[in-house]
Amino acid sequence: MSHKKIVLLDGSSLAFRAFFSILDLERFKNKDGLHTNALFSFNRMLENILDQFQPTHILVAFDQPGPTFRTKQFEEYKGNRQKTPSEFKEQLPYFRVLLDGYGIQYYDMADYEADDIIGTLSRQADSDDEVIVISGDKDLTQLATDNVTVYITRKGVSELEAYTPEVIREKFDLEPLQIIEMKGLMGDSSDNYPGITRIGEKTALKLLHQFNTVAEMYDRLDELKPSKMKENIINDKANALMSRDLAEIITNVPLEKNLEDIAYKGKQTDLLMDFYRQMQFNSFLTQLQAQTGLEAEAEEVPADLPLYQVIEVDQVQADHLPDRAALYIEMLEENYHMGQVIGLVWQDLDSHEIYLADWDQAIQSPAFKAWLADASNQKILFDSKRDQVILANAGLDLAGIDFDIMIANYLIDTHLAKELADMLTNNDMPSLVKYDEAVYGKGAKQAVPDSAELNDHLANKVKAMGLLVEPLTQQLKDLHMWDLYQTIEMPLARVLARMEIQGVKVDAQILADKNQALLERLAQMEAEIYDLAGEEFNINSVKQLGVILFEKLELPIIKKTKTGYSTAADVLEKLADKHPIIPAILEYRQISKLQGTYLAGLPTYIKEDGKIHSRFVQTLTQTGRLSSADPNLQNIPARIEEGRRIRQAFVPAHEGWQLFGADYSQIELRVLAHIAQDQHMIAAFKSGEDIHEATARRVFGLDPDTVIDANLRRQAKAVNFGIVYGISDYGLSNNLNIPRKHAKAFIENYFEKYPDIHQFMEDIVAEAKEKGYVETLFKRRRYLPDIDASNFNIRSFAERTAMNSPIQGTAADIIKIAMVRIQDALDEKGLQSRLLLSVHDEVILEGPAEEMEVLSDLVPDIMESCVELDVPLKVEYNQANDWYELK
DNA sequence: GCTTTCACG
DNA sequence: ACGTACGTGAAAGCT
Repeated sequence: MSHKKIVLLDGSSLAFRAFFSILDLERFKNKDGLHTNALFSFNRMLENILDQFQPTHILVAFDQPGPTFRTKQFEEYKGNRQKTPSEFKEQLPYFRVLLDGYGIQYYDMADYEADDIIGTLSRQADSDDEVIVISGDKDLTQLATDNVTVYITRKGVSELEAYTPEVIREKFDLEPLQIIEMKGLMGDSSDNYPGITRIGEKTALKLLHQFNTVAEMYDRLDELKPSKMKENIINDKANALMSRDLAEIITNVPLEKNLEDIAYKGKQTDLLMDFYRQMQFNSFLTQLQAQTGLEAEAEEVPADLPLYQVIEVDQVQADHLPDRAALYIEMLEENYHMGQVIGLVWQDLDSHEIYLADWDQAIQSPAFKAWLADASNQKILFDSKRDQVILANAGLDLAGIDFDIMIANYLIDTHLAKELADMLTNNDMPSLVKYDEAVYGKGAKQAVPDSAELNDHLANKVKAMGLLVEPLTQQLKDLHMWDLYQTIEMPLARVLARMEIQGVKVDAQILADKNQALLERLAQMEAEIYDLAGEEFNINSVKQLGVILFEKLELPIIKKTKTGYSTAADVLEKLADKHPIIPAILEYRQISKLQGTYLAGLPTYIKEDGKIHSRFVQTLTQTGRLSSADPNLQNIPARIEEGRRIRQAFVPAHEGWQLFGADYSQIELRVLAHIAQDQHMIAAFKSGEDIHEATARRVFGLDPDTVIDANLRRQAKAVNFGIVYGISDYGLSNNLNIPRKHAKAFIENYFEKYPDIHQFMEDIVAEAKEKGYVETLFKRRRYLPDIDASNFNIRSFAERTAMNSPIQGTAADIIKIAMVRIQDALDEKGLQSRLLLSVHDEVILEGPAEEMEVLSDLVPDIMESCVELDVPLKVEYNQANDWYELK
């Protein structure tokens, strides 16, 4: 027999370590709600191990549940183990599926633990075989010999520490087998067996250096001088001998497997791909696909798929263009305002002919242009907003948008992955599309493949799109979201496309001037801070700043982050009077943020038309809000005057035009009052009084005509906010800077005065637990799989989310409806005015000054009346020459 | 790529 | 005992 390389893994120990090495239970979950963190980490570990050791033989040993010979010997053995988290337990069966995919044998055995299986196999190896034992449990180091190296995981599971006999000699001055004796003396708290009273590692080592083994120690007890320790040794003799036996790994278990049985077969690609798909391990799947090519994929495609015919066209002509098509435009850049089209493809959904066309040629083709713009030609699109923008930038109109795969997929479940490859898997369809990353690569290595591979990939995409329309439609209908999809999100996509294409005019000179001024101020402040610190350092480096503040200047440490000292603003504010450097840093941070993010950041997005074209991302947030990116125009400074002046740079597109802004007042609290049907809050809104003052009166039991001072109002406002966020005493105490008990009393009192709100909060959490999701007034769903988590923090977070999402989400529904109505009204009245921005509870338009009066009548009215609630919706509005002057 | 900080509603 | 207010995106430093 030739030289073998045998890897023996302690599966039970490693799986458990894997679970704790990635504790992001929110993210590591597949579409069935199964947690996957331990499987993911274990998979990564396997990859590393196979790569590092290149085994010829490999086995993963598991503990079997139930009693072992050790528990028979000592009933309490491992008796103190806390309950295994359910999030871990549910993953256990899948380790075997994973190992099947890897072609790795696994084994467990009644009465014995994984260590014993490993111990036995390690002794069956020939002396010229190399045996590698891997575990998270240091007890296994007793197995080390000249040809057995024991590796123990470190730092979660990312590093392996090698224990050879030499290492053990160096570390402890012990032979590997004496590890057993050491355990006998010390016991093991995690396995719950006792050692000798008051003997720890130090004393145990000393005794073993003198006596070698536990048995010998008791034989030669007279060599020990009388002492408390000696008494303990004598009293605990039974424990020591028993524990020594418990710690000893059995090396002659009657196994039904031998070394020949555990030869490594290599990955079973199909099985492993299926497993990755089921677990949604996209990166591993991509890797595997890249390693193995497409062949494995092709076999899986069942025969009942349509018969596709792929046609490459040089000149797009009318007979290439069907009545019903799935159309896809490929671009690698995420920011489609700036990107380069690399492919164009469509499928005739009746004949299943797939057309691949040259983009530059197609956009010149009159037939293609006419077809795109003709609403009677139905188009299935992947991301209709993106397509509209790309086509508009090429001067083409897009009409006849029949279906948007991305929006449908997002509404069905906001967590779902956004690639076609995933969508096929989620809908139990053949995986005929690769991941983009497998085709294009990522980061610096991203590139367009040769045209054969590109065309193949694109053709597969429109095949997938054709297959997905029906199941997605059906699910939207089943989940009662067809209305939301059809009457809110789809029309909104068109509105947003127009806003993005329109863009907002920005005066680059204003930004440049302010930038210059702030750069000069920053330089001055920098010098001042160096002076106060007594040395120069990088103020932007949290690490360096931490050293200056908390080590050199010895300021009190209020909060730590997982990497060091926290220097966040709320921490620094508490230190403000301790040292003059603190206010200086706070100011520096503020100015530096304005300068870096806005004054330096924004101009890079101004296009040749003098405008910024942000992207409003419609399929991202968990609540239904929009987000804004490249750049984010939803976080332009507003709260602090100096920052707010940056808005002066945002101006109307034309001379003689103005901006028009309209925002909902207290929309989230109004939504809450309506959903919770709280009569007190509804009455307050109906009366038109200031809601925070009304809250203060009610909560503090004051007369209706009492004047509420600013501080009282501020507290009531904070509580109102807290209610909307899914309140906790901890959060409120932090926000108001008051003791937690105080905050708790506050909340209890609030709930007493607003019992319907309290009832709603309890009901919505109960509903989330029962159904697994919450929904908005318009049936938008958010699944909350963590609502039953065993971890307090994770569960609490899900509970607060259950309270907040229907509120935030309904408010988002309402403004979306309003936007669609506003756009319709503008079109209908033939106004030149147009929507530019939407910032959660406000919209901004621009138009000729003459139209401002029309807008003042039209826009607030639409916003207030587009949805009928049991509380009035109130809108404030304004017109001005720049965004700063607006409201 | 991850972490921290900070801008917005 | 646990230790977070809800929802986002961008910049900068660090590894």
